[in-house]
Amino acid sequence: MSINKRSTMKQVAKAAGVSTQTVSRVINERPDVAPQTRDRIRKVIAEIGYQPSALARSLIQQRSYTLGVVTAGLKYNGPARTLNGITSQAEELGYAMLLKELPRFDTETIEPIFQNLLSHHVDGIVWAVPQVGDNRRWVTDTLIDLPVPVVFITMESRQNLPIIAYDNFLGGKMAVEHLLQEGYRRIGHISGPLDWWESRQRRAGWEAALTGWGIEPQKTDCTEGNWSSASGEAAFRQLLEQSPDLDAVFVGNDQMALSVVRAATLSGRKIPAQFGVVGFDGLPETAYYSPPLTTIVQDQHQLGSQAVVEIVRLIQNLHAGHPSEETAAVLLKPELIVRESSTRLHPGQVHSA
Amino acid sequence: MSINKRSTMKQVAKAAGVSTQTVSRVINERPDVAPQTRDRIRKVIAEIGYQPSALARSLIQQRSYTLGVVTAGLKYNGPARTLNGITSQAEELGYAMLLKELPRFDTETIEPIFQNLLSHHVDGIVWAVPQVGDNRRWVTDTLIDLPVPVVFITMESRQNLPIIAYDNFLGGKMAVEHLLQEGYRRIGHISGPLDWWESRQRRAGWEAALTGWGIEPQKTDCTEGNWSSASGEAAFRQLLEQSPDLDAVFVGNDQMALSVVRAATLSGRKIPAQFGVVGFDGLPETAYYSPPLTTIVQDQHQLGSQAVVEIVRLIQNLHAGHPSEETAAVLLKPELIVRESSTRLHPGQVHSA
DNA sequence: CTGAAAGCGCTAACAC
DNA sequence: GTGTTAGCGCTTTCAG
Repeated sequence: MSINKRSTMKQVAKAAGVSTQTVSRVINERPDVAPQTRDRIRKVIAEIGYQPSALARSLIQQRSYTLGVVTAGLKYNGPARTLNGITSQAEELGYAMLLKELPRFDTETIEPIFQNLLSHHVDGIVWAVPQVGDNRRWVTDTLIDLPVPVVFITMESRQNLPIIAYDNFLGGKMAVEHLLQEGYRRIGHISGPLDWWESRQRRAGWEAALTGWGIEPQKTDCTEGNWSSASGEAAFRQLLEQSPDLDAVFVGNDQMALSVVRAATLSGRKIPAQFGVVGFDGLPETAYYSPPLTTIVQDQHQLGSQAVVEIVRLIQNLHAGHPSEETAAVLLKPELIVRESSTRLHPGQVHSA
Repeated sequence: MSINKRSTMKQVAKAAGVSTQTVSRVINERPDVAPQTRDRIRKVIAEIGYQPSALARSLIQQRSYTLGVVTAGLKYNGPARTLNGITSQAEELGYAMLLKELPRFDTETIEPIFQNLLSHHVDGIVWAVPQVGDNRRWVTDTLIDLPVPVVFITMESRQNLPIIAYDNFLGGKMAVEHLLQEGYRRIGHISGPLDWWESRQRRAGWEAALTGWGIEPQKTDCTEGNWSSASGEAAFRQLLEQSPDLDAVFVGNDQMALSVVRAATLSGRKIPAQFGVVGFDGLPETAYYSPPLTTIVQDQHQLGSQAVVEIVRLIQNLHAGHPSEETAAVLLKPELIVRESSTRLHPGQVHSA
């Protein structure tokens, strides 16, 4: 069977000697068609390889079964995994996906993006762009009366807005408390770029953990990277200059943590005996660093698939005429994976990847 | 200005006191509209925030300015970068993107995928799924008379099929020749899964380089991984068992190479003095391994953007009624980045990332 | 310069 | 059970 030329319902109807309406009924599995008519039509459909036009259908039904998905930074691991979760869940639930990638994280003029997606009659939008700088300012203004629901991934929770995010504050706190339990006391932090909400949350977790143990977080114990390995090394150098007597560091992501481990080792510090390192993200490779890296895992795939489940729920509610109930933010809990880079006291407790 | 409800051309026409055709002319920038009529209509459009329906347009014009994109394995670095290149180039050229991700690399029943994309009236398809197992068998059968052009990323070249791929054979050859030049002589190989075309090509490059230097490649000098760090370690262990006296290894990708470097170091081998390692892919982190990893770089972003340029060219040719000329495969050349993990003789030659 | 009619491919609402 | 009519939102063709 070849796909050759796109054929129309009219052609099927003619070949089967019925009206298009009857073909439509067969396509939509309506019961009110005579069995033998149905069979005849089915045969014709199979023969000429007919496939109904999703476009025409969307137009008449005012429903496209298509999701608009907006992402940014696909070259980074996190956003890519999230998109992975989105695609598989969308597939699962029978939705097509119109994808738009923002060229920059801090794009603020997002109205054309919405317009574009809406012009394709998407039923709902998944906003999978991390909160950076002021790129959420529009939410309150523009978003209120969009004709379709929107679900946000990874942003600060707001009154009555559907949001799915990991609890970065908790993650940071867990990382630092673990280091404290392992006996490290002068614990620094290398943050991601501080215009990122996630970076600020992780840093706040670092501060909270220290404070909780009666240690005052020092300004000079924290420097800022830009997520890349290269920036991690630079930030570490700067950190050591400002605070040479640190005995551990909680690093904002695994990529930076990797270069920190290397730089610390090269500087003569023994890890974990003299110096502890904890990362953030849970990249699979972290199990194969020298030494293997303790890290905070967030399942970004899950983040994406949950967002799709949620948006589809909202779409269906809307379509069923339900009043849009209050929607609360969902905060997922990250997980601590303990490996060699931080286990000064309890090497026996090391978990495998 | 709010987006509120989707408004129609009819509403604009009514508000401006003209017919819908005139509004249509303004939208499409036709010259034959009186300037003052045009201004009036423009004002109304801006006021009510009207946006033409891409759907209705696609239907009547028989052209959607939408690309179908099929990918697989977004959780891996390579496919994600390629998609990144695709999205940015599609955006650039004014095309929307309908994304489908295959759940498995070796999906063979791809007809529903095509049908689905075609039902959305995509103008062309970018097939960004690596060639694995027999997942190209359908090409000759089904593909001949598709109603839209298709461009393939990363597959074996075929008569008259538009394909964009990196020259993996050349890459493998370059890696091994570099090791030979550095004085290593017993060079093993850890391949990716051998049902992947890319893996086989890289391995063939390894064989060709050795043969070219008058060395007979041994069967026991090659083991197989599955791209993951974990599998790299296992494959390396097995390799050493079979051939304990290897003095270097060319590893099929960087993820596996990372764990090989670690395992080799742990086994007491000094890198690069006693043992050389070269990877494949050019992950940015490789510059921060201990020691930094020599690798073969392929720009996967470029791969994606080139594919889009090509598919758009084909679409435009088709639409302009040009006969579809012969299309040849494009083989991009990978690049060798020399770092410490392989420079036994020429440490001075080390390039930075 | 502008509008009226027809129709892209399909389905909802009503006939018969 | 099945066909007819109308119309989703737009553009093309042809009058005027």
